Amino acid sequence: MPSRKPASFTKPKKLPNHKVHTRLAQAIGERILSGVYLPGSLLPNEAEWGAMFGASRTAVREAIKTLNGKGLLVSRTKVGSRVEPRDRWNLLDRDVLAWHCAAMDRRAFLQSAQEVRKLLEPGIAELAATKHSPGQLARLTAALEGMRQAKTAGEMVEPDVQFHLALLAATNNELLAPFGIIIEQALANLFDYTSRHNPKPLSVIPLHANVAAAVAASDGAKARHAVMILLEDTDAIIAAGQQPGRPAKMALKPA
Amino acid sequence: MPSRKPASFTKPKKLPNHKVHTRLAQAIGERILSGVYLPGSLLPNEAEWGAMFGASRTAVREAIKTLNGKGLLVSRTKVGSRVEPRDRWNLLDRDVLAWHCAAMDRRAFLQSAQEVRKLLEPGIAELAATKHSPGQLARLTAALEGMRQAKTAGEMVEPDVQFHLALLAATNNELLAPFGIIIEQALANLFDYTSRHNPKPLSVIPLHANVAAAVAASDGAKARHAVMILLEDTDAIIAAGQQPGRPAKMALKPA
DNA sequence: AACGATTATTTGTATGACAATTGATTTTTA
DNA sequence: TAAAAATCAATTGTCATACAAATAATCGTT
Repeated sequence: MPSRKPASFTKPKKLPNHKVHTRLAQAIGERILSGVYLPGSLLPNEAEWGAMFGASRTAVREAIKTLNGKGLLVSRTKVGSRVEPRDRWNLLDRDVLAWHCAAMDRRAFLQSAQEVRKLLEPGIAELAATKHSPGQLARLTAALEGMRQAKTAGEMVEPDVQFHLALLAATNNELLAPFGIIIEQALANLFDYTSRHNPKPLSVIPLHANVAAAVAASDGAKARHAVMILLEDTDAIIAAGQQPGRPAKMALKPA
Repeated sequence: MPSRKPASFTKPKKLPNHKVHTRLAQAIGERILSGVYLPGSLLPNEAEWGAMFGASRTAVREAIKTLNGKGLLVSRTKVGSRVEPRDRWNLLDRDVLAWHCAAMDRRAFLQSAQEVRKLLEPGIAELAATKHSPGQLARLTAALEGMRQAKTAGEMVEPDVQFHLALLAATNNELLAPFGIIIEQALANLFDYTSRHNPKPLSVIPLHANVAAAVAASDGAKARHAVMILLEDTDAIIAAGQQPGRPAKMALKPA
């Protein structure tokens, strides 16, 4: 019997993901997203993963089933587990997107994400303005209030995310919900980006307030426009981070 | 030996429903999507599922890990597996969306899907027009040719889907890729809808051709406009199906 | 009533055995 | 020789069992 040695991969003792199969799924998923195993290639077989990480085949199989569920892999008898083509990956899965962010350039991600946001969010705001139910305004205004009370830029991220998710929910179109995590990741990454230079961007609060007001007034066109301004502001923040020489003090144009 | 068919033909490639854990995942997933187990509620424990389906606990666990990966469930020791809130479900996962479609009214799905398409596709067409690489036009024109050569409405679905996926790919923004399955499902359902009344809608071919031409010419505004017309046409088809009294012969406006 | 120890229940992990599938190889046969 | 059939081998798929770990529920003591 081969002496089992302790797992050599990162053990996040803090995070509650102490379960072996979860750590395995994470480790394998990161390898796939970072390109260690390219689409179309075969992964090591279950026994090999087990030996690599000092885990039983049972745990390995459960990890693989998880990744299976995320569209990263397909397993076939006798042949093994093969990495699926990228367009079958569930990129909008929380874990997959997180692994993806970790493996790709942050700026590139932010730019892709902004591109998607600019496609979607103006239309979302318009839908929200015309289709929201009365109760859904509360969440919007609560988020806005949360942003106002934030004392640091870090504290503002959470209510900011909530604001945009509330907008999404107010469309009453559940097919839109999956795009929420792009917003979450984009804002979280954006905070990482800006917080080094820009302690607390007060300018975004009135911009959000404009959106909320337009939605509350059920004015679709105005809501769309207000969101577009908001996104342009975000673009400016990203662009400012682009040149590290500059102090990144752009876009202080309170409404 | 019982008479075995030679089967020298292309064998019908039966897909995985013979694996126990896959069937289990499907069965449980359908129950969740159809509301048998509501978000927040507890599922039967692993032993009970096993008894219900005559499967081992191992297989049940693998099925649950699959659903876990799709965001439908979280499992905790001693408490069991709990259904996640809907906004954490990976609705853009192929399986989840399929289960969802099966459990919801088709018209409602089509309308939600069209709403999303109208948000995204005009912008996608514009991006495709401005950002495509030369090689990506080939896929677009190939799909268009496939539509032309289709002899029935059924044969047209596949190239139609390919056309829109090619557009998506031409944006060179991988965060948009997950959206593709909404197109797939929407067009497949739409075909089911229209094929009963409308044998072959020739009208859509020139509309698609307009889009392809605008993209090839790198004319973003024109591409956006052409797609909007295409989507309005689709809307009309759906609306026509809405009144079963009418013969559904709308929208025959060849360009 | 508060609090700590105990218990019971459920998921998590490990192990070993065997079945099923199928790519690769070898043998048979036309 | 070439095609078809039989065989082999590697890998995932399934099962049964045992035990570990976590924790909700219970009980007992103060």
